[in-house]
Amino acid sequence: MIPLDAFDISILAILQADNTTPQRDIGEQIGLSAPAVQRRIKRLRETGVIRADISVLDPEKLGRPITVFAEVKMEVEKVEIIKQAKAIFSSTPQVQQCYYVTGDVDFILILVVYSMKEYEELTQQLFFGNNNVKSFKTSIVLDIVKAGLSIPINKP
Amino acid sequence: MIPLDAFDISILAILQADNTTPQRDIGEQIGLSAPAVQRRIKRLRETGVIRADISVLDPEKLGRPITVFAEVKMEVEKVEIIKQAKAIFSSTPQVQQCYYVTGDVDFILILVVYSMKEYEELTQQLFFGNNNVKSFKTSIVLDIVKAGLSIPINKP
DNA sequence: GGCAAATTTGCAATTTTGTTTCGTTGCACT
DNA sequence: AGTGCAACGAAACAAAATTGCAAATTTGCC
Repeated sequence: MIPLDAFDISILAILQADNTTPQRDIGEQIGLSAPAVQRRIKRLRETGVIRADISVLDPEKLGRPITVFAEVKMEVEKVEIIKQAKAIFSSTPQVQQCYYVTGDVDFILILVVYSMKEYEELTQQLFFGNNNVKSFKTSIVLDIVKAGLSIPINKP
Repeated sequence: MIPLDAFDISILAILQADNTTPQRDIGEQIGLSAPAVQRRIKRLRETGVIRADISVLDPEKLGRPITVFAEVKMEVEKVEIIKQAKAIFSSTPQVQQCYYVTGDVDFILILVVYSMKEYEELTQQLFFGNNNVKSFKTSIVLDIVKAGLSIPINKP
């Protein structure tokens, strides 16, 4: 477990909202010098607390892709089967998100495709083409009301 | 609709994987000068194609928050009711993602909480406390197999 | 096809930002 | 008190982003 003090928490809160914020500005906001901030950010990256730095794109502006939500049930819940499924889902670019969950389904996926044809091919490849998949159910996303990866940072 | 040429597409692909990539490197990769890249990025931001630039944090390293998946069904699908629900979900920090979908449920949510107590309070506030919510079902996420916001960029 | 207007580019100079160095301070442990 | 460690800030430095400008490319229109 990496120890995080109040400064780290503040830095993380700022960066997960906008990682183009200059280190000087961050320093000013939290009361630290730019180098101190820089060293902390470096450590946060090295230790994996900051996992990635990315631009978030607007799907609407990129050819209006279709977001699809899928629930998947596996035939058997053998470790090896699950592991294999995870690997397949992870490596598929159209799979934007994949969660392994409790309850009556095993996986929850968020898919992004550009056409129904691509959607069909994808379901064929991921679900029908996989004997370990017992059943699946999909829903079309009508509206992405909110989509982020922000983690609430003020623990109660 | 904002016209995007091959250069823009390449730039977006790079930035959505790593937005700390120096503009000079981007230019080298795609065959453009740094200023040209910079001007394009600026325009992409201004036009909203790039919606945000963020650091992605590792939940595991931040006090092991619990990710919860929730399906919500509304009493009636009146526009006003839906609109209101969207507003509530959007403004709740623990709601990391919210999708309005077709099918037998109306909303799909991904929640992030730090304790079962917080989870209980949240369901009370969001679901039990809202008369327009007919029913809801939640699952605990055992493993975040893949979580990103990347949009596949090579259109078929 | 050819021409003019508008865009977009690359280069060079400037500014801003990020990084390294170095000396100092606070603190736990002997 | 003395030592070692960790983190800090100020200043110097390196790297990257941004701007101004002239040349080149593209676009729209005869």
